[in-house]
Amino acid sequence: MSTDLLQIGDVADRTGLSLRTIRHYEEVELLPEPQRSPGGFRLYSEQAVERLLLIKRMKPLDFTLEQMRDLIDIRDELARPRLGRARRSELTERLRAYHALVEHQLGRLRERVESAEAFARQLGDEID
Amino acid sequence: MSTDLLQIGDVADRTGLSLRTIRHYEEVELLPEPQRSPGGFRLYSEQAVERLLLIKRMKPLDFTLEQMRDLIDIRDELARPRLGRARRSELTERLRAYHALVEHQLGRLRERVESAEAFARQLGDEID
DNA sequence: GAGGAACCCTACCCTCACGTGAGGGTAGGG
DNA sequence: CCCTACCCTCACGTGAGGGTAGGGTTCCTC
Repeated sequence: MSTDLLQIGDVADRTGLSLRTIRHYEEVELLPEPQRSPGGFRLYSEQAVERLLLIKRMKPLDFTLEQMRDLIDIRDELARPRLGRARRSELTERLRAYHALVEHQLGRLRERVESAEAFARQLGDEID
Repeated sequence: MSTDLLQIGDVADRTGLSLRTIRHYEEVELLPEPQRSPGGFRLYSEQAVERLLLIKRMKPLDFTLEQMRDLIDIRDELARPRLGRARRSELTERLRAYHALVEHQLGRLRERVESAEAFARQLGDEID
C-alpha cells in the first residue's frame, strides 16, 4: 500500500479549513496540485496537511496568500540538501527579511489586541 | 463662530483612516452623513471623529460594519436622557449580548496572537 | 451487481471592505 | 486670473473566500 492518502474532506477535518479554502489555495498556487483518484478526487499526502497547518499558523499575521507562498517556498528550498552556497545565502537573507516582517506584524497584532481590550473595558463600564 | 468643522482630510489625519474608508462608512450608514460646505465638501464635527475612533478601536474584533453600526446605535440611544424604562432595559440587554460577543472575539484574537507567535518562533529557530 | 448514502467535482456568481483611477469641481492665497 | 492643495462622484477592481447548481465517484450493503 502506498502512503495513505487523504481526500479533501479529511484534510479539511484535520486542518479546520473549509473545502473551498483548500481548493482556493490550490487555485492561487499556495498549495501544489494534489494527485487525483481515477475518478478525479483530490488525494493529499501528509505533507500537504503540514503545509496547510503552517499556513494556518501564519494567517493571523495578515500576509497575503502570495507572500505566504513566497515565504514557504523559500523555506522549502532551503531545506533541500544540495544547494549552492550563493543560492543558500540569498535565500537565508530573504527569509531573514520575512522574519523581520513577521515580528513587525506581530507587534501590530498585539496593538490590535490592546485596542480591542480597551474597547471591551469601555463597553463593560458602560453597562455597569 | 460655530464649533470648528473639519474637512475629510483632517478627519483622516486625526483618525488614521483613509478618505475612502471614511466615505465608505458613510455609504453603509456606519457614519451619519455630515454637513457640507456650499461647494459640497464634507464637514465633520468632533463627534464624528470620536465615533470614528470608537469604530477603529472596535475593528480588530472582526465585526462587520453592520454589527458596529448596530452596537454604536444602541449605545447612542442608551445615552439619551428621556427613554422609557422598557426600551432602556431592552437596549441594555442587547448591549450585554454584544459585550459577551466582544469577549468571545477577544478570546479568538488572543489565540491568533499565540498562533502567530508560535510561527515566529519556529521561523526564528529555522534561521538559527 | 444494484442501490444508495456520503462524498467529491467544476463552474459560476456573491460578499465585504475597501483600493484605484478617471474626470472634474472647490478653497483660498498671490 | 491662476495655482496648488484639497475635495467630489462614479465605476470598476481586488483578496479571500462563501454558496449553490448540476452532476459524477466511492464504497458499503443487500
